[in-house]
Amino acid sequence: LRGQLLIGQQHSALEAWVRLLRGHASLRRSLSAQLQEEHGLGISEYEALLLLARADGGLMRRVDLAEGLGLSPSGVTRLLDGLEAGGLVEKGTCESDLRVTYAVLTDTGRQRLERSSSSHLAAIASVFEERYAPDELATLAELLARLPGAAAADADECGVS
Amino acid sequence: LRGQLLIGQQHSALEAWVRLLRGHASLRRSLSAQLQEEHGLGISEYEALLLLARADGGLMRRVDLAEGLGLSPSGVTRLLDGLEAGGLVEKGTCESDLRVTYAVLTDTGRQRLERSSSSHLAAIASVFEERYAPDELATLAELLARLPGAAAADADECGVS
DNA sequence: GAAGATTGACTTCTCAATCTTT
DNA sequence: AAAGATTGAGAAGTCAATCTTC
Repeated sequence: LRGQLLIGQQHSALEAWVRLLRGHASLRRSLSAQLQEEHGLGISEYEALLLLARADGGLMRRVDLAEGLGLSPSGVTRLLDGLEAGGLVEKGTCESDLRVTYAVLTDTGRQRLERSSSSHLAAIASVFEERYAPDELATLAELLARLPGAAAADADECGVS
Repeated sequence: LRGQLLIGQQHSALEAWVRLLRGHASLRRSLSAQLQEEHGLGISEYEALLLLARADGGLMRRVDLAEGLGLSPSGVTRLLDGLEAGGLVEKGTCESDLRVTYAVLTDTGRQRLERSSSSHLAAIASVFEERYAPDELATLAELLARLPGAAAADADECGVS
């Protein structure tokens, strides 16, 4: 069976995929535990605060946040439920289109992001810099950017409209 | 804030991490949907069947399966609950150590794996070969192997004991 | 006591369906 | 009808606690 399953080109694609799966799970678990313990935030919560802080005016439409985070619309609703309960994000309405609800970063949310960032970014940097030389890290980042969905986070040209 | 958060080395590590997160989520969603629709299996179910098929005698201790899959012990129990209910895996006991329960691949399970493999592996190969030249794919696989937990899946030297 | 396995309670997400507004 | 947002139901996994066997 081993011979049947691992043939030619499919082998390295499967290998890459399995390693992506395992690496993601392992990294997410440890980074999540640390972020949760030290700052009471989940990975997606941190990423959401980060996107909002980078966004013009500290606010985004929920649908754009979903795209940026790689979550479904309902996933964003539930994520923001928690952040709103914690006072880190508020709802905002759009005057020109009543269907739209904005997620607005509060001052508390911005402070929480800033307080969390140094240790969280250090943890991320530590994991990667322990394992990769600077040029290897750049190569990895470039290769990962070609995966579906991976480039969306960089698309800063998406305005608030 | 943008300037404060994206400085120096932390930038590329964060970039790689976010792309890993998004790429994983996107890939997992699409591959999972296809595998589920065509063969009624989840990603982890497929991986478990694959590990069992590769293992000597088609059986593994649950704790080794957890290690190989990158899941917690309870995650493996719940995963195998489903596979046992479907008749793809059976429980086996270890005579020399009654604490141990084996997961044993059934004939049905092996057939299901073989039937699923061609289309699933083709889907994986398609995703990666669309985006990477062969040498790039090899580079990506090598780099991903350095992530924590990512190399465990290759450790075939872990015997059944 | 430690190792292997399981269970209960929970988190985080998804999909399908729904509601409102355009 | 399509877009944005939300809700109910459920999938998949975690951790902490427990049970049995070593």
